[in-house]
Amino acid sequence: MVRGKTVIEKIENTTSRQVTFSKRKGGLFKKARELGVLCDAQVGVLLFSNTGRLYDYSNSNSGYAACYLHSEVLIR
Amino acid sequence: MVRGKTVIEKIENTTSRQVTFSKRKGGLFKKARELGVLCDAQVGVLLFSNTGRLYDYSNSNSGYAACYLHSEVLIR
DNA sequence: TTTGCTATTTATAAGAT
DNA sequence: TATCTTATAAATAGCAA
Repeated sequence: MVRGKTVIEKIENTTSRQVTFSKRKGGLFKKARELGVLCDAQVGVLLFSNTGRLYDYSNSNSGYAACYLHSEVLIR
Repeated sequence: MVRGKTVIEKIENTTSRQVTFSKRKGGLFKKARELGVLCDAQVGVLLFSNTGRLYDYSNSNSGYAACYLHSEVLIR
């Protein structure tokens, strides 16, 4: 497992790309949550997958509305 | 360095909290960038520090506008 | 506020299920 | 597709500047 340094470039294999997306999405949201708690900060993260699906994380009270607005702009 | 497991709770010491914010902000943005490239996804991250400063990362063409809108909602 | 150092903790790629 | 495992790459806490 983990044979060498991961090169940061688009993963061409569809299955591998989706698995990596799922795993790293979890990692990114976890890091976001930790930063919010440790440093008492407001955090918002939005992700649009290759397949057009939206995922978000926010520790803000108005997180949902914020992410909704954010997404409206991004998908234009 | 790194004496034990990091407990995820607010860092009370102001200096330590700010140093950790700066470091983890860099880590979070790096992870966001990597996810965007590896998985061909659109990513947007917003951070409001304890001191009221805004930081953002986005690989979207409309990232700036998106983050601006996002911030308008968050700070209400 | 950010960065270099570096011992440790974490994240995660690949495989298998 | 979403886990579980586990060897290895990567992030980072505490100091110092």
